[in-house]
Amino acid sequence: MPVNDPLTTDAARIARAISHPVRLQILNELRDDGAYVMHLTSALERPQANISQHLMVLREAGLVQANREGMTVLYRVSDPQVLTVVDALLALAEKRMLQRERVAEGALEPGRGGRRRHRGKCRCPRCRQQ
Amino acid sequence: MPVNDPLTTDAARIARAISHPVRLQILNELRDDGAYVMHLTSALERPQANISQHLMVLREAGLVQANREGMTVLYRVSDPQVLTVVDALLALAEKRMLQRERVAEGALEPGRGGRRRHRGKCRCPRCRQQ
DNA sequence: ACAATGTATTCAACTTTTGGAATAAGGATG
DNA sequence: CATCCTTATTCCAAAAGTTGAATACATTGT
Repeated sequence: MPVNDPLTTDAARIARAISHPVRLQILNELRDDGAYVMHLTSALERPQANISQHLMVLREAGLVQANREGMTVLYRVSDPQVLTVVDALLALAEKRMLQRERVAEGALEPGRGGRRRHRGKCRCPRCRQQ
Repeated sequence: MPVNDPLTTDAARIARAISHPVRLQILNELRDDGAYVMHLTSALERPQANISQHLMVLREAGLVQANREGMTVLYRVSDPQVLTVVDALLALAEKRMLQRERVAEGALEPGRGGRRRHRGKCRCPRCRQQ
């Protein structure tokens, strides 16, 4: 398996695309049914241009897929297995965090998981209809 | 879940550390029993300094752990769950590759997996003893 | 102590990524 | 079509990542 093995190269490309907090959050918000750009900007509280830039990175890596619906655009994860990667990452991060906490103090409140999604007021087609 | 959620931030940090072909290969070589630096340089066919640099990145991200054994150093993955992430990435990459191949031509030889390790001649303590 | 071997670090040049600002583009509505 | 709303793109400067070369450091053997 040479260093420039296409499989490894692509796997690294995928990891690179995921390797930013905003993009990780985006993928997390997309689970189940996808989300509208508008929703992402309000959920992650980032300027729209920035969200769009990150979406472009995810698109170019083939991790998400855009679907125009009139004026808005619905983004979905292109393959559920992408979320498997995300979950593996979050699980490892959570484990590490608990380990670090155990060192710093004694027993903590059990992990409240890091996989939940934003549910706030937002004017996207979904949140809008109450 | 704010964008600077510590969990997400760490998960992104992990992904970033993994997101380079050489580092992905290194982690893959480390599975099961770890590997000596020397072995990695010969398995990946990269200059020693470069391997060492990548190992530093992995170390700083807490993904691997170094153990000096006399003159040589044995690196191990710090947590088996790291390999879960690697495997999820390779699995997704393999799936994507097959999909692309199916589009380009018709049915191909079934995937010969991308998870095997290098077993060549190398003067590291392990390979040395035949 | 010196040489040899294996690993780590530093440095400098180069490429890539990131994010704000401004603006373009696509589509709905009056 | 003028305008609004939503999303995409471009430009650019700052920051981060990558690599070879040279060098330092650690350990073993003579």
